[in-house]
Amino acid sequence: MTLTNNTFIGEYTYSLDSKGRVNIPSKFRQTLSTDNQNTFVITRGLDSCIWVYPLVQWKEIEENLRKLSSLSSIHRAFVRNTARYATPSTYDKQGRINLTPSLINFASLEKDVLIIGMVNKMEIWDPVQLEKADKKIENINPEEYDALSDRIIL
Amino acid sequence: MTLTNNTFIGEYTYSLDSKGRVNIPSKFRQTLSTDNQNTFVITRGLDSCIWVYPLVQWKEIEENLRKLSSLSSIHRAFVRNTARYATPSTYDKQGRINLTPSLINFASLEKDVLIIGMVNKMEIWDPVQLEKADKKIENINPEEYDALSDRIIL
DNA sequence: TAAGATTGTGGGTAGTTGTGGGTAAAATTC
DNA sequence: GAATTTTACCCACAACTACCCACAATCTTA
Repeated sequence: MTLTNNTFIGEYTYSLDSKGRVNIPSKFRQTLSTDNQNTFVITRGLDSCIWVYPLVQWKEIEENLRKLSSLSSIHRAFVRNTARYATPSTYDKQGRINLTPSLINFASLEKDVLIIGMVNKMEIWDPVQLEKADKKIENINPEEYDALSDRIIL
Repeated sequence: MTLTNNTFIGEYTYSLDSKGRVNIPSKFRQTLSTDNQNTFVITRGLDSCIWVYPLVQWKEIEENLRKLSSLSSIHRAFVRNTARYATPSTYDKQGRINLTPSLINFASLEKDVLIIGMVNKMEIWDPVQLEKADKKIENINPEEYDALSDRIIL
């Protein structure tokens, strides 16, 4: 049995080099379907991390953005804020993608980075930032968490 | 599946030169289909920025305008305001288009400009104007914005 | 355990990209 | 129709990027 395509789970440690490159875990690359053309789309996450979508996944988002009319100012703002920070990035022969200085800065990345599989996308974190985010969640009212249990069976 | 043609995402900084020229990001030029004949149509945006459509995309808009009846005064006004400020602009060997003084003035462009991919078109902004626009959106009732997030899964 | 394959990281180089300015053709003005 | 301004096209160069190769560390397999 093979795993579903374009699906990412697990956590990996990598290093960001002086040129702004990070390795994509080889396991993640292997799960990619060929129609991704070795390309991801990287963008700002809603937490202080970088979101990395396989191209195919991103295109779905794009299609939905296309349907929004620019006559509505809310729609314009939404498209702008979603598209603005996104960049396509093809990985090289060694399996690395380029991060932009702007995104590196946004996620406060230093040398060591964590790559986390988020099923349909991955996240790139600075270890310190992730720990902070984890702590915040601990303080959350557990009711919200419980609400999820209705929707997901573990 | 290949990369979608005539699709623009990301944010880039360029400079407007003394002759009123701005570079179009090379990534954007590469995504253009040949039937655009290296030509864009530039016009006033609904925010204080310049909208830049690939020729093919603009033609679609024209087709839609054609369908609006001139019996309705709203329609007449809409067609007039849309057509009025539009100018075709072909980029040179270095990938630059000419902006008209009128549009430069409308968008309050100085030396540094931001080019933002808006999926089906791009926007050219003065950094200060964009920041103002961003602030306005923050103050908006977030309900409408959230409603969009439900329709588009990131 | 040893040999081979795969994976992660560093760096060099050729080609591309962004920006300024020059010149000749075209348009405009007087 | 000549003079002046404007526009389109070309060249040059510095900065940057994509691509390639190298090698060490790790994992796989016989």
